[in-house]
Amino acid sequence: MMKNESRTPPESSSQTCAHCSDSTLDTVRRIENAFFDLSRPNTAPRRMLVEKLAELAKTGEAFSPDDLWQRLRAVYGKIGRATVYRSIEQLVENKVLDRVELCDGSHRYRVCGGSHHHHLVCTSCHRVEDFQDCLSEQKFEEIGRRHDFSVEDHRLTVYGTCRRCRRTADRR
Amino acid sequence: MMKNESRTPPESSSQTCAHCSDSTLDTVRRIENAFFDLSRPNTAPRRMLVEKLAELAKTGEAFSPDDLWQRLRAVYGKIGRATVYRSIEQLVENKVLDRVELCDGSHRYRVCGGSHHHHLVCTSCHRVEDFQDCLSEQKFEEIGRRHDFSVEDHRLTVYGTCRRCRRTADRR
DNA sequence: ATTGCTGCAAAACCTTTGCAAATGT
DNA sequence: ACATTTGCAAAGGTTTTGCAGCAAT
Repeated sequence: MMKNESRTPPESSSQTCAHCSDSTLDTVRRIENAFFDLSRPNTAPRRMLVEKLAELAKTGEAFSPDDLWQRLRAVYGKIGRATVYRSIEQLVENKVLDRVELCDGSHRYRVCGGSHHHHLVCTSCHRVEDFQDCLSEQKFEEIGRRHDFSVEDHRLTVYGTCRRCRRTADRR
Repeated sequence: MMKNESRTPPESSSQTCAHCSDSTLDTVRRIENAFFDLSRPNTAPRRMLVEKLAELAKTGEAFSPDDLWQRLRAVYGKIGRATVYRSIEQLVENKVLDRVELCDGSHRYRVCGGSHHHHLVCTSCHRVEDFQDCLSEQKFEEIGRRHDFSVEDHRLTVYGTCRRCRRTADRR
């Protein structure tokens, strides 16, 4: 796939808007940039995706590819499932989306902020929250040195039950 | 599925053997116990699985369900794919196997030692090694408290390139 | 005009399930 | 005899792919 070499910052299609927080505008911007970095065309499906993902970013919801496809077609009508899969893949590569592993091994996706973070996942409702805690950079280097690996990345996921699900469970 | 209530330690089918290390015998024992805990029958497929998994444990190799199926049928002939899937599932539940997530989101399985550990995964050849480092128990509790989650489990995976793959890459 | 995204449908993939037969206790 | 596992084949669900047509630049 050809990368976009002669890049110009894309115009955000979103107007500055009293109803949108700055962080939503940032998210919109980040997604648009990610698409633009891949290639220029600002197509209808991409606009739908930007809008819907900005919404999902606001609530922090995690979704499956099919979830996203269903939501998009419910609101905007015709869009191919393959387009959704292809876009998700691209956005994961461009670090706009995180792939989150549930404890049963299945995956959800989630719009992520830019900074280093990990996931706290509810084993019951699959709610996902971010946290920052982690081992130190030096610790990872030490682990790599010990095993003669050059460390590139790491993932830390904590599984538990969120407050709401605990309450639901107690009620029984 | 009915658990085995009136349990008697199963007889290990392995003789004490000059060629097998104690740790291999332990592994055999652990797998046999896991199967026995599920139900009594000591069937041919289970024996094949015990033997092959003990072998895989020795080399620390990670495998997909299909890998394991192919290896088993190559050596022992007829065995159903479904049996392999069902056994893997049971052994994961009984903590004899770990499910390891590769960086592309696919999974491999691996015979694991009993104690707390995490995985270092080579992004190129998918070799998996164990390490012990982790955040403290208190840290996890603190994360839970902060988000009002009751923490049940966690997974830490480090991705990198192993020595052999680095050398292969350098040679080009 | 060119590039490359999109939608569709088919294919590929992986995993689970139902059931009759085989097996272990 | 009984309970359980097994193998097979079919079904199920998800993801990928090929390609003609279309949209954006």
